[in-house]
Amino acid sequence: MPGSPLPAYNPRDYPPVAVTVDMAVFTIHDDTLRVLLVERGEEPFKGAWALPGGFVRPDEDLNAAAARELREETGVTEEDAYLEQLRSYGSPQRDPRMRVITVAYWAACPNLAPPTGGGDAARADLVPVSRVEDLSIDLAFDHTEILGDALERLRSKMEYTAVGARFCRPRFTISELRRVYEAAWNTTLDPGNFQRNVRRSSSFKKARSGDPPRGHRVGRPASLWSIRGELSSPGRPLATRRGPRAKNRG
Amino acid sequence: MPGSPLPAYNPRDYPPVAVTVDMAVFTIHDDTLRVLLVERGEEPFKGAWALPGGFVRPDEDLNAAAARELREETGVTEEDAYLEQLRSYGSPQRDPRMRVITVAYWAACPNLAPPTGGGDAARADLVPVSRVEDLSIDLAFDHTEILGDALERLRSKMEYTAVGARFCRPRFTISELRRVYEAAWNTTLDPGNFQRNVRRSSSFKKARSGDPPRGHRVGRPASLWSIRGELSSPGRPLATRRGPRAKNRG
DNA sequence: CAAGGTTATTGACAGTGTGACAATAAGTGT
DNA sequence: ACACTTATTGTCACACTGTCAATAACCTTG
Repeated sequence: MPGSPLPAYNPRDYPPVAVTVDMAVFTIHDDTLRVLLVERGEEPFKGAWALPGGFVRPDEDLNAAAARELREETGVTEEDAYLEQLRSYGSPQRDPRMRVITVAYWAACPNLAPPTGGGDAARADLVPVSRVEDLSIDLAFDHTEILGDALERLRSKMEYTAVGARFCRPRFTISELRRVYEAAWNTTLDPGNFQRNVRRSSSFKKARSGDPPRGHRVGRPASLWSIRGELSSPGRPLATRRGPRAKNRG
Repeated sequence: MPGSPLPAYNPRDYPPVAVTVDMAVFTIHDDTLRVLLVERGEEPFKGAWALPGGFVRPDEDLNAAAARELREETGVTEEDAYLEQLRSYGSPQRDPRMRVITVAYWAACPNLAPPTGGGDAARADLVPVSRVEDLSIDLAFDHTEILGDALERLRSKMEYTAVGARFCRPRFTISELRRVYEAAWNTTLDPGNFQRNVRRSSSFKKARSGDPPRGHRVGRPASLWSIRGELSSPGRPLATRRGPRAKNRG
């Protein structure tokens, strides 16, 4: 670092601006891709659904702020979820109170439990993303746009990385993983082909043994798999994107 | 908009933070992928190379700030270049003077002219990205990381969109486009295959006529092409990524 | 003008990946 | 043992890719 004196900025020289993080926390529940939304308790947009978020603290890294928000809102730690910055939104009018620039993040959480609506202050819920995509629900601020971008990134990333597995527990069956992909695009995938793609991908490895998958106890037991190393590209897509509702095959 | 009074934020309640945009402006010059860098004129990092950038103005959209910086630094307007937000960087120590959160953008410019080192205040230059990638040049602040991320995004986007054509003039030959891709990965592509991929892609269309390409006047004249519509995915990659320096084929 | 050189464009072909779908395996419940 | 369900493995036609050859169209030179 050079030794000359630093010409310190005078913060008063620059207009006040607040920096926040907003989170699109995704999970699969009831075979449906859902996002965590909170109900706003005050103006503006009082009563409307919004992405959870909060201010970035003075000495806090952006990623740390996002991880903290994730933990505060869901109890999920950074290790248990996949967390990635999306991009920033800073339209001058996006918050009527003052200039707020928000850094959006998205997260993939394994089977998040629906928030118990119990006597808590803020109401929160896991809402199917389709309800926002078809505009049945209108989010506060520019959060509809943010969520749309987050969904686009999530789906794109699911195509060419193993991130879909972060919706599952550490050990998962190929069918569980397939159901994640089916939920993400609301479609149906061929079990045989999906199996082949996972087996050929270098991003997954068969687990030594492990607990048998619980739940359905019908049909041939499936073997367990896990992610190999970090989320690198599996070479070719696990599943090519398909049209919306092709759940019916001849 | 709800009618209740807004609980106005008190800017003094939140720590001072500055928001800037930093730009990775790419272009192809001498068949080499280059990035525009400026020499810092003051501390910190005085004398070091840095990405051009500046403060976001009070009532300025982030994209507008990036477009303004691009214009100020290169004279190129938003229409002539491809401009996209990358992500934000906000480590608390990234600028020793105060908390600065920067929103990084990257741009693809058609044959940008090398800045004339003439008596201008700040020195600027089009530096081959390889010089930064191989760490021959160390950038100020966290700009090496930003540029690395921008390069990753640029190359990734070039694989599955027609963004590479934004390095060319509006009408271009397939060879010109191929040379862009060859420069981006410092590799060699088979002309026949590349031709086939472009012709099959729905992202390009043959131009009616147009000026014959200037420059080399040797060999069979090439037909001119242009981008069809916006930059959507061309279906399959124009060129799959290859190893660094495979320029020699038996 | 014909020959030779250079780039553009089109074809031919083998190898590989993909989607559709059939067949087999290995459990559960009756 | 039989019926049913899910997992896993195979088959096969077809599309896509990379390699490499052939042709086209222009420029320069003798």
